[in-house]
Amino acid sequence: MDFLPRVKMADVAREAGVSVATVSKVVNGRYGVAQATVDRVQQVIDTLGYEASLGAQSLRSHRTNVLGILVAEFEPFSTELLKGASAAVASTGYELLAYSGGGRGADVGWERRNLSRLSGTLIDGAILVTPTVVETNHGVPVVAVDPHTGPTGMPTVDSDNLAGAVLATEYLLGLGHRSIAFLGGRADLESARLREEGFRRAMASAGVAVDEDLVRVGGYARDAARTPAHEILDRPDRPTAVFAANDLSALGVMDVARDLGLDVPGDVSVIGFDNVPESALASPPLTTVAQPLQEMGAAALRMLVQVIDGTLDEPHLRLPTTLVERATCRPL
Amino acid sequence: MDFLPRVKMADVAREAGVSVATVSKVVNGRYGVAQATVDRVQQVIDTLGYEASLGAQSLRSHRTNVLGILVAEFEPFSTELLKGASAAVASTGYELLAYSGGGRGADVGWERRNLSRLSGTLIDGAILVTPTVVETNHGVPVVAVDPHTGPTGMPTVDSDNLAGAVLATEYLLGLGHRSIAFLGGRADLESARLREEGFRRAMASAGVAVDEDLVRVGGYARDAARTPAHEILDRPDRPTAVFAANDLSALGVMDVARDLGLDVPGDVSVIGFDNVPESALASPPLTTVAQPLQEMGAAALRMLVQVIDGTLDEPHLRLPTTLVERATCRPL
DNA sequence: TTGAAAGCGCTAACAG
DNA sequence: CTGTTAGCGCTTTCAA
Repeated sequence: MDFLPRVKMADVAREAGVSVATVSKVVNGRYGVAQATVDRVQQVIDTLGYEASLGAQSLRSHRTNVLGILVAEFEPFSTELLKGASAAVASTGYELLAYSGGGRGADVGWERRNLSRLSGTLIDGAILVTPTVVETNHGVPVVAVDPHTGPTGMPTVDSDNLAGAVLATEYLLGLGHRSIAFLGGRADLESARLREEGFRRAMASAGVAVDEDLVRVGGYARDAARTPAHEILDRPDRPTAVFAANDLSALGVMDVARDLGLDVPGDVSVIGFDNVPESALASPPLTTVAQPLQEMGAAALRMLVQVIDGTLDEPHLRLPTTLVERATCRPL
Repeated sequence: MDFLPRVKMADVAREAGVSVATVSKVVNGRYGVAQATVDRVQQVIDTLGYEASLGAQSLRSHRTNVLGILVAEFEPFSTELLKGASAAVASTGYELLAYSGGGRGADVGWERRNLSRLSGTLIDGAILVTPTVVETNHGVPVVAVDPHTGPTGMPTVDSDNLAGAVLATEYLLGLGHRSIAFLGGRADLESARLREEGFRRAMASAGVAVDEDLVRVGGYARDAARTPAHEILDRPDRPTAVFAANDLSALGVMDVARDLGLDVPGDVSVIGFDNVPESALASPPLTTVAQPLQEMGAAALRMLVQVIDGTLDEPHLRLPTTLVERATCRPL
């Protein structure tokens, strides 16, 4: 199976009987080309179906009209942001390029690697989704969404993790729960830290002591949550509720509960965080704290355009979180 | 706000006291470089944080180890495929680049345009999501997912639209519905055609006549579905059920029903097609026919790798559809 | 109004 | 083992 070679500018030039320089001017709408020539070249472009190579074009011009959104992986969280960014890009005249480093996003610093590969050429700016390392100067306009280390010098958008965690905890408390486990994310993540802090604050406000044995680390991943979930649920003095610091680990908790023959919410209530679409698909549907993910993606895109235009005024945007009641929590 | 210039190969070369050619060899692991030199160059690369420019690299080498997935827009359907492709790419050593032409994907032939921009350079192959035009030779290895014109010369993956539509219709029939409206997609789309055919076949098998006045075109978009939905629902002899040819238009039907003060499923049952996550988030949650979207994305990616390796045996993959009962249909 | 020529950052012969 | 050289496809002075 072999392929037709790509139509390149030289092909158009030859066919139209002009130089590549002239074709380039026509393609880019530069002045100083006779109308007759423009028409003829355009005609050839259309029949041949020529389209400039993004690689070559950007290598030379350093302006591509393409915005990048760099993710570790395309999973529910990042794809929600992508939907929002995609909706917002429509009115800007930019195109969107989403890049994931082959699922090897686990390593710290993946965002710097991918950014280096694309910036300077290819993209005019980038949205970094949950970057692990914060460097203020990446050599290209950048805005970070939900950075692992919290807002810093670079423009960021995130949601109110602290208030959301308080919301979730107070909800459980209001339902009559007192023995509540907290399954956190990684300690080095700002969002994880804030969610745990919110949990502790709400508990303290209610005068309920936190059982440190019921505070575990789940790592934000469905599978990684299994072991700590087991430790929490497989014991005589099992808690009546679990607050998992993100939806994926909440789903992991539900997996373990099922394995243990425990009913959710009959035997144990579970609440998550994020409100990724998958949480609604779980059975029973997961009660959770929603981050407005699509809005966050759209906001990040708008901010990026402002950074590029040099018109960004407010470098940190924090969106509110809300409680979404579904079916995994019950009153005691 | 100004930015540090990108670190380029020449910087590494200067710092390490070698030529760029040597750096290139080190970066690409070519033989014929003294171990001491390799170490020294690598050291400089690490401290400077050098990463090859994808644009420049691919322009020259015509091999990038990057696979493209081209979509009209990042919406629920394409992002589900993206999740599947992302999961499948992890084991291949490739990286994934998703490209959307700035939301202007509405125009016919967007996929050719975007493909031309990326192929030849940048990507080694591409997955085309719901391409509008089918050309067998795109100048680069390609596999199409759910092409608008049905399987052709190029490798494709789709789902069994016909059987799925039969499933949905029989389900409604089994619930006792006889007056069933069909809100189709665009007539020029293969999937839309097959879904309508499935509807008609199932109706015929059951000996129920299709009321042609209740067969409308919804265009697969939530907003576009409103007008035809109105025409279907706002009439004295309103049907008892609506089969919308995709979830988004089913959601549009539900919007209109709500506006009309109609209860779903009390006054009218609704069933969709696709099972995008959004369907579960609707209230009430939408009963629909599921396409295994993530599997389709994963399968497309595996097929693409096979096309590149020249080991593709079966060029058309059709995955099964299944009924997902939720809360928008009730027995009569 | 047009084209020749230089060069973006990189790789791939080929010499040395 | 290392460096020189010649482009990849395009844009951009600058002359003609």
